[in-house]
Parts: sequence; C-alpha cells; structure tokens
Amino acid sequence: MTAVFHPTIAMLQSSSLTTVVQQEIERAILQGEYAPGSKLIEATLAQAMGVSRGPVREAFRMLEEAGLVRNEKNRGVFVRDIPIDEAVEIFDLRAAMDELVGRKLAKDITPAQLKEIKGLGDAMEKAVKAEDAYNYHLLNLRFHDRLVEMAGNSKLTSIYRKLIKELSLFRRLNLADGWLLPISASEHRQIIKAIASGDPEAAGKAMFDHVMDSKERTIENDLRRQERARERESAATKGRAGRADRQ
Amino acid sequence: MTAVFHPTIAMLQSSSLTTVVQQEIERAILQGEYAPGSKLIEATLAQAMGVSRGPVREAFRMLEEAGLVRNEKNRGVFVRDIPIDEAVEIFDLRAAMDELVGRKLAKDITPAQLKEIKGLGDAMEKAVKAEDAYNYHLLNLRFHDRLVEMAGNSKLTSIYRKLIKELSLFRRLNLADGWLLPISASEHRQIIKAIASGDPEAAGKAMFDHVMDSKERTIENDLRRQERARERESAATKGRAGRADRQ
DNA sequence: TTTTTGCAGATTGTTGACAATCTGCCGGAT
DNA sequence: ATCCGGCAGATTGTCAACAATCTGCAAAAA
Repeated sequence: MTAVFHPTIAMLQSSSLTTVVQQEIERAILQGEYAPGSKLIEATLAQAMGVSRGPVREAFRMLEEAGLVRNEKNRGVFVRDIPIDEAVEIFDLRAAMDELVGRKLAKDITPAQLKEIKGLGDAMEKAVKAEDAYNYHLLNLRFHDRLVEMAGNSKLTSIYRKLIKELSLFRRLNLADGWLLPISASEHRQIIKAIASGDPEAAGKAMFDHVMDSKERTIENDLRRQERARERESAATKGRAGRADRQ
Repeated sequence: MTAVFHPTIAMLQSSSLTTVVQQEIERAILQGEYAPGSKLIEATLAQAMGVSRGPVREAFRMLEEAGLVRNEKNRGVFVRDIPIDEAVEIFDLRAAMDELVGRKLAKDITPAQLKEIKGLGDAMEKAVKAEDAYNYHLLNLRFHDRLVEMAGNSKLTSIYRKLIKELSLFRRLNLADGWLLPISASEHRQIIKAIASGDPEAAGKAMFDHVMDSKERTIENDLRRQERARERESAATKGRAGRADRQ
C-alpha cells in the first residue's frame, strides 16, 4: 500500500490552530492591517479568531523567530519596524544571493523558464508605460521571486522570501516613485539579456548591481523622507513640545 | 533620568521560561545530546526542567522556525535530520554569503582585526601539525564566524549562524578526516592573504572557493559513507530482512 | 506647580485539566 | 499463518483559571 499524496490530507495534517493563527496574523501584518510598531494583544486576537490564548502565543513565537514581530517581556509583542540600517543590510545580503541566482540561471535556465521570465519583463514594461506603479510593484516581486525559485535552491528560496517579508515592514519603500520605474525596468531587461546569453558572471553581476541600485534608491528616498519629516517637525515646534515617541 | 544599561536587568527582562527552555533544548541538540531524528516529548522535557508544558511548546515553535526541529501534527516534534541535498544547498548559500564577506573585509578590515584573524590561522596550523582534528574544527568555526561578524552586517551574521547550526545537524561532516586538514588550512592562508592584500574580488573568490571545496569534500565523504553503509547492509542481508526505518 | 505614592484595570506569564489523536498489542476471524 | 478490529496507555492539542507584572490616573506630599 503505497502512500499517495493527497492535498486535503496534507492540509489537515499540517494545519493546527497555531499554524492557522500564525498565517492569519502574518497575512494581516504583511498587508499592513497592523502597522509597524503597533501592539498585538493576545486576548483580542484570540477572541477575534475564536481560539484561546495558547495558540496565539505559539504563533507569536513563530513570528518572532521569523523577524516580523518583537517581544518585550511582560509588555507584549509589537509589529517590528525595520530601521533603515537593517533594510540596507538586507539589500546587501540579497545582492549576494541574487548574484548566486544569476550565475546559476545563466548556466541552467530552460527555454520554458526563460520565456516565462521574458513574459514578466514584458508585463512590467507595460505597467511602466501605463504608469501603474502598484501593478509594477507586484510584478517586480513576482519576477524576482520566480528567478530565485528557478535557481532550484530551496534553502535560498525560503530565506530570500523571509528577507522580502521583513523588508516589507520597512515602510519607506519607494513604490510610488513613478519616474524611477523606467530605470528599474531597464535593469530588468539587462538581467534577462545576461541570463539568456548564458554568461554566468554577467548575469550574476547584472542581478547584483540591480539590487545595489535598488538599495541606493531606497536610501535616497529615505533621506528625502527624513528631510521632509524634519521640516514638518520644525514647522510644528512653535505649537508645542516635540511629540512623544511612537507607541 | 537616563536609563543606564545593567546586565542583570537585561537578563531578567529577556529571559522568560520559554526563552530559557528554548536555549537549553537548542544547546542539547547542538551538542548532540538528542540525536537527529529522535523525538522530543513535551511532558518529559517539561518535567526535567521543572516547568509546565506551555513554555516547552512555545520553545518548540521557535526551534521549528529556526529549522532545528520538525513538527508532525499529533505525532510530536523531532530533531531534524538534514539530508545531504539540503546540506549542499546550505553550502552554496554560504559560499555566496562568504564571498560578500571577503569583498567587504578586503576593503574595510582594520589592522587589529587582521591580526586577530592571522592569530586564528596560526592556531589552526598548529592544530594541523598536532593532528588535533577536534581543536581544528572549533578553530575553523571560530575563524569563519569572526570573519562574518567583522563584515559588520548583523543580518548576514545571524542568518549565517543559523545555517551553521542547521549544518551541524548533518552528521556526516568530515571532521575527523585528518588528511584533509592541510588542504583546508592552506585555503585559509589563501583567504587571509587575499584579504590582507586589499583586493575585494580576490578575497571574495578565495572565500567562495573555500566553501565550495568544503562542499565537494563533504559530498565525497558522504558518498564514501553511503558506500560503506551499503556494504554493511548487504553483509547483513543473509541474517534477516533489511532493517526498519529509524524511529 | 511639580513630584511622588498608591491603587485599579488591563495584559502577559504560567499552570493544570480535559479532549482528541496516535501507537502498539491482543484476540478473533479468515 | 495472516489480517482485521478494537481496546489501553501514552502523547499532543486546546482551553480556562490563577499569578505576576505593567500602565495610567488620581490623590497626597513637597
């Protein structure tokens, strides 16, 4: 009697209340329903999801280890707010990982995979022309995720995805900076071309450089944002004392 | 009233029963007190550490997310047994990370840091001459950990350490293969030299190649081990049916 | 006015109990 | 002899209650 894989069976075997709660809270965090810095209250979440506090606490521990949440003893758990320095670190790390991906794909990519990637590239070009930043953002995520997945290293893929999730908690991402999309898109063309040419070093470098450029754009964007915040701050100083720390 | 850092305060604030239990179980796993594949029983561990099952379960969820343990619903948690394929993936990933480390250090390493690294290199040479594989192993871990730490990317450091921990659950490491130590040691010399020369690409390549060579050595070692296991197997076939699965 | 002290409510940390599930074994049927 | 059904013990999943800690506010002291 050979065991046959059945999705429903696998579902029931994997999903306990804890995992369901974990996935739901993670979804809510990533979709921005709980803003970075905000507090997550065990009892409230438990009640909202119709379970007791036990599973919620276990889910918290998973999210904590995943870097999406931070836990202060006796004070509670908070959605993590990724500081710019950590975002920069993540970009550097991603660059190294993507370089590996580029090298690998230049050697091993299949025609079907290449075609899929080109399709995503074309879709991004269209989004640029339509100035549809949101769709471009989604396609961009998909593009990079697929490239990493195609590299065929599951450990790399899972860590890459974890990093992307954490990075999404860095609020100051420059999604809406419409004028930057053409640059990013041309870098994608460069990547596809290098992979298609079968030159590992060129493909690796193209992906590395792309991530590093994204990093630079993010840093500049953050500086501008901080500048604006400082202006607003000084404009309000006449009103009363500088506002208290975020909760 | 400026808050002054006090280690005892920090201790009490960070350590809950859950974190203590988590650290203790992790220590036991990494030291091999619980072999890969063996089952961890909540009630037993809880009793042994004088706590209830709640904190133990929370610790399990952390260890699960960290990849040291696997959880089968309604069956229990087991110390993870890293298969050779996953070990290979980890080596590839490490290679990319170490390449980044090499590049960075060639640019930024301080004289004091370089001296420290050279000291570790010398100590390893001594261990080779003394044929002290165990000490060499410890120094090797320290050497690479320090290099990564010196690169100054805390995210990179924490992920690197997580990977090393997982890799230690791959039992078939070739620690005791005395005759390979000189090769590994000479690669370390190469790394130090490249970093000292201040050539980022050379240092990156030296570290990348070193990890890839370690990977190859590990694979070959595993093949030999499998070969020996197969021989033992066929020798025992006459006795009775092939052995049952590990528990 | 400003600072300190001392509750009261809210929230987290921990525990023990109960329900659901799994595992291994034994007897009976084929 | 082998296979099936079902019980008993062991183990995990979930919950609700209690204890410990924190937070904010208001009264008392300076």
